[in-house]
Amino acid sequence: MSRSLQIYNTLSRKKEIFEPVKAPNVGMYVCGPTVYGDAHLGHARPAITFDIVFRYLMHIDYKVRYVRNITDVGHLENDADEGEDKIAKKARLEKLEPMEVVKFYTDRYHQNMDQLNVLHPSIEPVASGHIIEQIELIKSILKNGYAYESQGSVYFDVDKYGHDYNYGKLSGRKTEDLLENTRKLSGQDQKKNSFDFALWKKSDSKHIMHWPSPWSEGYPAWHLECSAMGEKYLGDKIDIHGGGMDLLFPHHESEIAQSNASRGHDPVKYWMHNNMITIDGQKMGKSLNNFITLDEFFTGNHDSLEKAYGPMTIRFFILQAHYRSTLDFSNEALQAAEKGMKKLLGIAEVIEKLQPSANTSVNIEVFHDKLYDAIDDDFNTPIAIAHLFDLSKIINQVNDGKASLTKSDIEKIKKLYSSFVYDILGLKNDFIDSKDDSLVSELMETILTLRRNAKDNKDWATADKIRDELAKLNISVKDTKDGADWSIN
RNA sequence: GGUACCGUGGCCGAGUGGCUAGGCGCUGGUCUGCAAAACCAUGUACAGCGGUUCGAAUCCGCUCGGUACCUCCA
Repeated sequence: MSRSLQIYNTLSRKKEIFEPVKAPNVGMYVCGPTVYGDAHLGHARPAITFDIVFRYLMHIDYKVRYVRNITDVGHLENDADEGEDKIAKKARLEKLEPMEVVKFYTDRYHQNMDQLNVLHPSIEPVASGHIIEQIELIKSILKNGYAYESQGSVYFDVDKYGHDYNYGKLSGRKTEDLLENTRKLSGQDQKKNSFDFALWKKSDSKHIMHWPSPWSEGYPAWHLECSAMGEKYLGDKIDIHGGGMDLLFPHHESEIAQSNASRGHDPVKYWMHNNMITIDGQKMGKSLNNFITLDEFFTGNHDSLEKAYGPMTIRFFILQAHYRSTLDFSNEALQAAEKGMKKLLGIAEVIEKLQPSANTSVNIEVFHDKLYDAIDDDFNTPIAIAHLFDLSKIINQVNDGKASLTKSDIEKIKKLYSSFVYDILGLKNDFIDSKDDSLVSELMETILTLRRNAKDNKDWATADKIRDELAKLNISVKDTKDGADWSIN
């Protein structure tokens, strides 16, 4: 396949042709969740965005190693908590062992990701399992003179680094500006400059999770784990590093600095950042306390939700916007997405029923290129979905006898549809599963036969009664020329 | 304050110089016992003002409005 995939690289702020460092192998690292609470809609976005990247790279025959970490060390909370880490705090609040909290939320995160049909990464390293690697990384940064020890903690010397490298190249920041915009944070007095960031923090008595190190009994600081684990599993030049835009600065900027300070070169070729999900125009996030968890969406159990929205509705909703745009949540938008998704997925059944003709009356060849071009253009899933709707229209027309397709063209469409809808976009029909239940199917057949009889006798009251009662059970009955069809909503 | 980004028809959301994005909704029609689905038809939208250009939603400037990051965050 000689297509050319273009990826928007945050580093250059433009689209670049994707060329892996060592084709056909591709290394991809994505910042995963800190497991101290249920995953919310915001977590679904990077997971799904990079799931598409993962799926597509594999689809075009790259050998992909996808690493997505779990942050379980916890990191400093905001000012009010004075150094207590998130997971320790949660553990104290819930009277649990820290690792119990980690396990609980990791499992729940996995469950949510499975529901969203997000493929498992190749490796899912945990920060607490890589303390040694992180300590080694600090040692090498210290050895190269880009860090200093202060009262048992180790800080990155941004000023020193800035003389040899460009701190701010990813986020477009200048160290001079950073100096002027300092906020008062605890531990500032230990640092040479306010913009220096911690590599290792000495733990205080309140801190539950800590490990021995050459400098103190303490814990690794938050930018370090991604550098250490990324390098361990993907080498010192990673093809794609992804994450939310909110991680751009300081997290990813600091990762670049750490790699340069230890290895002398940038760690990543293509930086990709997904945009935020907003609610009422504002970012949905933990700190704003305006988030809705994925479980709440799936159950509808939240004041802002008019109804439950299934995992595929959430997935489709996210894919209908480009990953670099903000996406605004609303019930109206979700319900529109749900209808659109059902329509698109329902087409699979129509394709199966198509009757081949001797000739083809519509141009279907263009769809192959249009669909691949859309994804090749920085993973433009909304455009791909628009083309799939166009394709659906043709399929319906053929089904209605208003257009025709040959047997081989039907096969081509089936393959194209399956590649894009199932393999690349990762959608699946999760609302007709119970149709596979043979007992249900036979019961439905019996009921619909009774209704058929009523209709033959022009007993519309009984026929409508059956349809209405089934509707109450969320089963919709549609009369077609080949008899009644049913589906579960 | 610094640095980015955004403002598209009723809603969501693509598009970045000339060619109908798409979805949902609304309205009318075909079909149907009635519905539903499907199909057909239907919206001269691009925050405002000025400029560049044969031509701008798309480039430039200003104004207004909004967001994100600068502190844990997806």
